Amino acid sequence: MGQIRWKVSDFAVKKEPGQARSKASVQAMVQACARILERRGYAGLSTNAIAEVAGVSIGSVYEYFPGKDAIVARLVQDMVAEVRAMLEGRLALTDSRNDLNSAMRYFLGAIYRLMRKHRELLRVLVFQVPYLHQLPATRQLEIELQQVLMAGLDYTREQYALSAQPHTLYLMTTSVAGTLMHLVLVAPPAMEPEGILDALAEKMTAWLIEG
Amino acid sequence: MGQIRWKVSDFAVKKEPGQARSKASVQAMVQACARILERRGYAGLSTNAIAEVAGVSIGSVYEYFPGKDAIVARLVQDMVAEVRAMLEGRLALTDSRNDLNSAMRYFLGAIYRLMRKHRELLRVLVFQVPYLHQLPATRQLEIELQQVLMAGLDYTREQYALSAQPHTLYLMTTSVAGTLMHLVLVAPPAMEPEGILDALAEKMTAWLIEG
DNA sequence: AGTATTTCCGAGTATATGCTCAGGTTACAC
DNA sequence: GTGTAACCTGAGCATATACTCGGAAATACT
Repeated sequence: MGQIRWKVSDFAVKKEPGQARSKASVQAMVQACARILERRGYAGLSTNAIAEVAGVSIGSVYEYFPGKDAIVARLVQDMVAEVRAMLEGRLALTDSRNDLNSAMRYFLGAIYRLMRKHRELLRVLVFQVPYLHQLPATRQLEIELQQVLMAGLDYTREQYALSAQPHTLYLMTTSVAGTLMHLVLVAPPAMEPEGILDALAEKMTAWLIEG
Repeated sequence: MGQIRWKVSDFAVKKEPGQARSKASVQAMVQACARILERRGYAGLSTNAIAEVAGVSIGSVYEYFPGKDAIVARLVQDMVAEVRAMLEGRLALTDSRNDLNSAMRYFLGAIYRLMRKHRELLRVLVFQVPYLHQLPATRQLEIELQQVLMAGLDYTREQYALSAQPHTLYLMTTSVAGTLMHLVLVAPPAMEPEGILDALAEKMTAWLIEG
């Protein structure tokens, strides 16, 4: 019988590394985890494989993690941190007061490129990792993305007569997420993504302004 | 090492049942597969578990399927058939010439209710089964949904001055899929789906008519 | 009824993966 | 240098799952 539900302790770290070499070991394990997920999928991920790819012994793996799921959780945490850093960097040098549509297109492009960069890893995480939605890092990311969008709205509300209906914000996030997911993970490469992103930004902007 | 890629033969049937009792056995296995996926997830699915829940012996399982993935493939095939049947039934008694928005809302509601009915099973299939997108039944469903939408458009094109941009059809399918997926599989139960579906239908109709 | 065919059974084997533990190695403080 | 703590090692045991195979039981055919 396989596992049914997951406890918080499954995703915790066993011991925090102190010395430099042990930090390197932990980092190597996380990177090995990412490589294995990309190349062999979640079914191909095992603690033994992680140890082998990371170049450490199996004993060291269990020194710092209670199991493979904790390593995956750590990997997701690092990826979320990358997204957060990118988002904050972009926010700093964007003035959406000038042109709402351009700002929207700008962020769609940035998120799209980041997703493309981790294409295969993202595919495995989304479509194969059973507990992805229950990971603290994942839930935190969703909250922060909403906050960024809300903040952007408040920022521009002075300039535009924003009259979005109550459900518009929800429709926007799910539509954008659904389109980006399909574009990055499902759609054939034949389709030209830039044009689609143009059209998406345009329609989202229209929803905001016209309600 | 886990499995990396899947061959077509992994999803094929080994032997077609002839007698009535063997048909019942195969059916029991597929239903057992669905129940285990709902209750224990993909990680909890094993051939031994399927045999036990179905009330047949492990030998019988391998008499008709090369492995558990073939049973999952068969299950997906049956579910796609259910969607197809529902869709055709609705299409027969809908006259979208009268009111495009009502027709849109009608179909959104129908698809939403069908997804809700198989909520947990759908969640496991989408977020845990690694090869779902490569299943013939899945690919076929995507094609047919596009065809239904296109047919509906042709049907109503005479009445309305449809001027959808080239990318609108793509944005529509991904937006609708993304919103329904989130609504059914992720959104908290507190959320009122009917109002969201109203808003979604309205916006999709507007995209069609106004481009 | 007798025979052939289909269907079913389940103990048993092979293999993969999780995880431990006793002991070796490296880094650091004094 | 010496002692202590941190870090690392990997053979090996426990467990779970995939899958086989010889034969029994049910069904169909004539």
